[in-house]
Amino acid sequence: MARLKDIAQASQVSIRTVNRAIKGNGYVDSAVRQRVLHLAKTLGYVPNRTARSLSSGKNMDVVALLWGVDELNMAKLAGLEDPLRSREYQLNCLFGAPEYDAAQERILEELTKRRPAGVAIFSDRYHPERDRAIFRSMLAANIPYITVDSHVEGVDSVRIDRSQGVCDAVLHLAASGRQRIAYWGPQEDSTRLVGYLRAMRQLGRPPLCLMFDPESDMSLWRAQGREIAQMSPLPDAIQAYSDTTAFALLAGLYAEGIRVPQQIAVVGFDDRPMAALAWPPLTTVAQPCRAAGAAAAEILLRKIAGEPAPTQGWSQTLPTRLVIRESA
Amino acid sequence: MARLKDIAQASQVSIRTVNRAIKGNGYVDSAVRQRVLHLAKTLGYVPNRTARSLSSGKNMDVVALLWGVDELNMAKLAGLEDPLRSREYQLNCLFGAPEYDAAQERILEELTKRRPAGVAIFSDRYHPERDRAIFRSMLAANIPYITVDSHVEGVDSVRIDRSQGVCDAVLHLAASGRQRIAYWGPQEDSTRLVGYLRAMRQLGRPPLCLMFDPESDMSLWRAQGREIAQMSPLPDAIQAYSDTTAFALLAGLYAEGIRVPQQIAVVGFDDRPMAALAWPPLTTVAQPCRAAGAAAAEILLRKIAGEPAPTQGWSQTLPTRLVIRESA
DNA sequence: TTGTAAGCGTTATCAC
DNA sequence: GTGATAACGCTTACAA
Repeated sequence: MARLKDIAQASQVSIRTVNRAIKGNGYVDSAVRQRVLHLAKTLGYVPNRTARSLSSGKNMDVVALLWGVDELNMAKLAGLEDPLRSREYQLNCLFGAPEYDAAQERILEELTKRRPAGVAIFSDRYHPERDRAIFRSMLAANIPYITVDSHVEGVDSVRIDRSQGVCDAVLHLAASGRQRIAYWGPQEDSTRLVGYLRAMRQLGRPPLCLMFDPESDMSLWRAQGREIAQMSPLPDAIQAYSDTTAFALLAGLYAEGIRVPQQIAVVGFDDRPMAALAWPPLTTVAQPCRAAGAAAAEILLRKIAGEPAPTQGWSQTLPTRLVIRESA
Repeated sequence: MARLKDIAQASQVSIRTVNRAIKGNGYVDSAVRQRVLHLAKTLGYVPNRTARSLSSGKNMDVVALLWGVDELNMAKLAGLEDPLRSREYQLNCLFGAPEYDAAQERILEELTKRRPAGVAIFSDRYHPERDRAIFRSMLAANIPYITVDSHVEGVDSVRIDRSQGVCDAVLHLAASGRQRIAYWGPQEDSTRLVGYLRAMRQLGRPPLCLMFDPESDMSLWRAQGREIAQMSPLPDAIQAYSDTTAFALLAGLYAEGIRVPQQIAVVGFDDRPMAALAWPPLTTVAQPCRAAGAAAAEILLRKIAGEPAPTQGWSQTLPTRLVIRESA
């Protein structure tokens, strides 16, 4: 717990000189610098972050705003943390209460209390209005922010190119000889559907879209999987919305005795760890979670540093990766 | 950004009085208090955490030390955050690099830099030596700590009663009429095995333990699932080590044409979200993740407050919950 | 190249 | 009940 003062006394120079030597700011005689640095090390000097922040007026905390308790978010969070830490920032987490509709107020109150250098918002596509309200408040409060994977218009975000990912997967299905390739997802999310439609257009085939209610849950998904199994003619490939829904689909298909991939190929989306353990191992489109987190951190750091926005804006879009296993 | 000073000027009293009125510490004339509090509100006063920390000498940060990027850890993290936030603590995350063997040094360096009020360690049963080294350092540095779900001896931890969870599940299998109930897991982790053995003893039946190498991965698990499918006589129920391994087991069984639960019942462990989407939906033992996180936070807060350890020690053990679906 | 001294916004010790 | 005033450990004009 040695302080600058202690080193100053021990090395017979002023605090200011010790500070310069340690921060590497101004001019310091090299002999003096040596001595000071050596003493700092032997005395075990560790700068006091709190004092630094108070004095410099800079808070070195970045808040990550999270709703979903999800392994993908966890990977993004880990990706975010690394660049922040290496620039001396701390990442602190704030979990929104999903059941609490007025989360916006509580979150904003918490953010004004913390006065972070920046905020990374882990978006949740099921609550665009809430997200928009939070972005507005960030802008109003002039807090640098970045969102991870938000598709709300006009918001700075690290996006994942879901359209391209699905397009690639569908083209892979076609290349494997699949003829009747269907898309199965919720109606309101369009990014993946767009990729599917693009691929089908490219292939010169008519799209076959099977949609479900966004409010539906796993038991309904499975039931719909059974319905799909009874379609005639049967699709011979299905691009599912996510690994989760793909699992439900597989279950529904098995319940009807359909064999995957012999009768129907199935492709998921996300590449959750469990995807490799499905039966058959699920071919899926992998999200670059860690990379997305890291990219978000880099952008946020530049916004914090006050850099002007690039001409194309702060947002970035990252590519996905098709992971071919056995289901397609 | 109003400061104590601003309120003092506006309300014609000293800073000290404003401070007393706001913190509710000493005696303040109630009329004065009213006036001060009102002004604080209208001026939008928000206490400066940094200044508070520097002056009081108390850092209000708690570090969560994480290795695994896992949804269970994420849920535990969320559980941890809530009680901390409501007591004005901030939760900041530090991810250990799994590939970096000397993580211990880097982590310790980072912790001395941050000087947190306490540390919550998210254990990783695959690296007991590393964990032990970190615990030792926490003790040496006198940083209050709690581990979430560590089974290292002599370490304060919020534990999850895996033995009891597995025991319950096995008794459920027996109650459902299963005769030849096997346990399938890695050799080195004993907590679940202990529960299985206890249940079998209680049932007066000979145990049937199928073990695998802890270093084995999913493809080997699936292969072993196929071997199990060829056993004669076939077990009619298997308690798997985890949901993950249970998925691989299901895949292996299917590959050999075994029907679940008709021929073999399968029980998992963890109740990951995907468990409900397995085919058939996986009966499993649910870990109380959020509760474990919350309990860890409460213990940590008491250690930070300097409370003496309870006679039974700080560690707590939380019960699991059997989630019955269709696989058993 | 080095030193002095005034902050940063709180808390906390005394006197009054 | 209240008010000066000195910390807390660092940064940063401004001098020297």
